[in-house]
Amino acid sequence: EQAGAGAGGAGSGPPPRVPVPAVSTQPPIKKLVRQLDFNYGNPAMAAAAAAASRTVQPRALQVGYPQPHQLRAALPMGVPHQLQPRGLPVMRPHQMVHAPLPRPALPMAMPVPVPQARSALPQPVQRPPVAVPLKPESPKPRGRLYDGKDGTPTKKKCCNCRHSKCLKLYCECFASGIYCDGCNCTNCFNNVENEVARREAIEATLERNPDAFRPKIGSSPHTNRNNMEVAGDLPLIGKHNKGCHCKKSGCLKKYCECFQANILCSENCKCMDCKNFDGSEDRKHLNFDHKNVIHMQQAANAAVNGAIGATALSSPSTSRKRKHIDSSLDLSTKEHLAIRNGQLSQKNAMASDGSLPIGQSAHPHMMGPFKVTYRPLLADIIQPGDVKELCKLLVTVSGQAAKAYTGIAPGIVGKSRKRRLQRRKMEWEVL
DNA sequence: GAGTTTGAAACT
DNA sequence: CAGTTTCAAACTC
Ligand SMILES: [Zn+2]
Ligand SMILES: [Zn+2]
Ligand SMILES: [Zn+2]
Ligand SMILES: [Zn+2]
Ligand SMILES: [Zn+2]
Ligand SMILES: [Zn+2]
Repeated sequence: EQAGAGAGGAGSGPPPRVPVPAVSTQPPIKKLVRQLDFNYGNPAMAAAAAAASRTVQPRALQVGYPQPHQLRAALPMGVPHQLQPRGLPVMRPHQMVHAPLPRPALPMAMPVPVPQARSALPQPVQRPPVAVPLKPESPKPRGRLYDGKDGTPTKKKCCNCRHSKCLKLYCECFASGIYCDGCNCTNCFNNVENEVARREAIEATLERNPDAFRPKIGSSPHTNRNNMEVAGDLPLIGKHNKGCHCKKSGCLKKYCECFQANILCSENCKCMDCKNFDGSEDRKHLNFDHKNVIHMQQAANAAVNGAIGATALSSPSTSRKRKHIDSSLDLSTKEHLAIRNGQLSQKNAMASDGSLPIGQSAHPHMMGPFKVTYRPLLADIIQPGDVKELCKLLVTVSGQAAKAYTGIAPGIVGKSRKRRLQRRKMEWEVL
C-alpha cells in the first residue's frame, strides 16, 4: 500500500540501488509545470530593463515580491547575490542576474527578490545543497524558443488562465514571477497595467506561503568533490521541497511535479503507489522509450494500471523512495556549494536528446520583469565572500611560497589552517 | 479541439 | 490541520 511513500524505503528490502541507466530521453517538454520554471526570457525586455536600471538610482530593490520580513537593503551592487533571496523567483544562475543597480524601473519590476536577511555569509545552516551548474549549455538548447513560423518570436507559450486573473499560483506565469506576455489568458492582471493588483496578489501569496516564489526543487549535489560526473548523473538530482501528493498517476506522468521536474520522488513526497523512485522498473521502462512520447505515456499507463507495470510482475516490494540523496560530499565542499544555486531546473528538462534535469540553460535571454542581463556561468557560484577568501588564500600562499624560497620558517600558519586553505584552493580550481 | 483527469493551490 | 472547492495543465479521444 502506500508503497512508495515513505515507508517502503528504509528497511525492507535490499536496496536496489539501481544504477540508473543512462538517462534517456524523455519526451520533449511542452510546457512546464506550473511554477516550475523560472526562467523565461525576453530579450527585448531584458534590454529595456537593463537600460532602465542603469538610470535608476541605487536603492533598495524592492520592486518585486516584497518579502514580508525584512527586506534587506540594497544588494551589494554589482555583486551577484548569492543566496537566493527568499522569496523570489530567481533565475538560473548563469543566465541572469539582477541588474546591478537596484531598483528597476517600475514597470518591469517583477519579483525582485529581496535578499534575505543576511546577506551573505551567515548561513551555514543547511541551505539546500545545490548542484553545480553543469554545463552552461549555451544558448540554444531549447529548440523552440522562437517558433519558427513567421519569425515572430512566439516564445514559449505561457498560460491559458481564465479564472484566476493570473494572480494566483495557478498561473504558471505568476508563479514563475513573470508577467504574462503573449499568453492566451483571459482577464489577465499579471501585467504592468495592473501592477497594483498584481503587487497585492504577490503579497497575499507570500503571506500564505513565504516560499511561494522560491524554487520548488532543491538540488542535491550528487557530485563528488569535483562535481564532475554530475553531468553524467542520472536523471534525478534534487528533490521537491514539499514533495508531491499524487494518488493516481504513479508519479510517472507530468501531473506529478516531481516527475515533471525530472526528479525522483523523495521522502518529502506523500504520494501513493509511487513508481518514481530509483530502481523502479516502471520508470525505467519510460526512459527506455526514447524520444517517443506516445510510447512513454503508454508505458506510464501500463505502469499505473498495473497492466504491464513491472511492479505487477515483479516483487511486491518494489517501491522505495530515495531518502538521502546527498551523501557524499565532504563538509567543506558542502559548505561552499550548498549555498548557491538554489534551484535546479524546475522543469522537466529533458531535451530532445534526453538530458538531465538540471540544466535548462537554455535561455538565451531572459525575461523582462526581472532585470536581467547575461552573466557569467559562475556568477552565482562565486560569492563575494569567496572572492575574498580566494584573495586571502592567494596572499597567504604567495607569502608562504616566498618564505619557503627564502628559507624562512613558515610556522605562522597552522597546519590545519593550511590544509583548509589548500582544500579551498582545490575547490577553486575545480570551479 | 472537446472532454476528462489530475493534483496543486485556494478556500472553508 | 483536514476536507472541499477551484483551477489550469496534462492527458485522452
Ligand atoms: Zn495565467
Ligand atoms: Zn501568462
Ligand atoms: Zn495572464
Ligand atoms: Zn508524484
Ligand atoms: Zn514526488
Ligand atoms: Zn511519488
